[in-house]
Amino acid sequence: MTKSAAQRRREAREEYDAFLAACPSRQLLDRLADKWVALTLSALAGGEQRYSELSRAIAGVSQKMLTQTLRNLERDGIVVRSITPSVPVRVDYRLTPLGASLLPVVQAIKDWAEQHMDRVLAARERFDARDPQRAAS
Amino acid sequence: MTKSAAQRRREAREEYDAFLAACPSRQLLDRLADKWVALTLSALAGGEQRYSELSRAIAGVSQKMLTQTLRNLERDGIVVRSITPSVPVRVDYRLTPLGASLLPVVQAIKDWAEQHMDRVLAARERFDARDPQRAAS
DNA sequence: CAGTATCCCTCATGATACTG
DNA sequence: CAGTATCATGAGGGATACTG
Repeated sequence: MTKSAAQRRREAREEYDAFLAACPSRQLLDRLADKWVALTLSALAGGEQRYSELSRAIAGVSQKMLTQTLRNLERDGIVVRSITPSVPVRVDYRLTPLGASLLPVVQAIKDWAEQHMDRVLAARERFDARDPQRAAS
Repeated sequence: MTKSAAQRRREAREEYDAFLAACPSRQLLDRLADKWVALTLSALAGGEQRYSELSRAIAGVSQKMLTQTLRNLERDGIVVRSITPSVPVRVDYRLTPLGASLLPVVQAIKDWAEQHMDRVLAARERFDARDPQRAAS
């Protein structure tokens, strides 16, 4: 008898715990909770994209960070890289099913930031006015 | 005539765009897409927690990072700090309504990492076996 | 207890230059 | 076009010591 998806999920939830410093999921959390990951996956939401398209969509990302981010995501099974050996070469990236399951999660952070920016800015002003000393970055 | 919440949200979605390097939401995304933010808010999911309770719950966090994270979250209106002037002093943190709306979003990343750790580890092994050269961190 | 203040150093990131 | 390689910088983050 095979285990249900819900069963496996429950077990995994017990097996890994990001609250523990040494748990592998802590490192994975650190990799996924990243600005470039959120933007890269969001850019891939519409479907396959070329390297240059991603580079343009994600304003301000350096070649190094984009490549590094994509390489890590590829290694973790979240995106797939496909090469068309034309001249010049063409490289496309797309989400795997695993990546598709992660997309809504990281996109939600990006969306939350965009949608609540005003309230956060207002909160910062109140904080800085009330307590100028503790106001940091 | 006042605008509906949905209207305001739609406008905000157009007003801020984290794909743009100079947009304030890009910086906010950078602050929120953070390991310590995800763990701190997750720890506050159960309700008000003392500083020392948070410190214990989030294994491996330094005083500096915990304090810094809490201060930024407080400034952004995501958590509230309340002091009980006893001896010794007691400080509690809890989510604001704004923070409560962010909680599921960041908790989802932590949960995803815990629940898909096995698949990610398997993907890494496949990648490293297939292509040892490109295998990085 | 709940921080603040320093020192210090690694590593993440950006800029630049080069290549199949 | 889609990277790789190298260098340089500075901010992130840990360790330690001190305080109301």
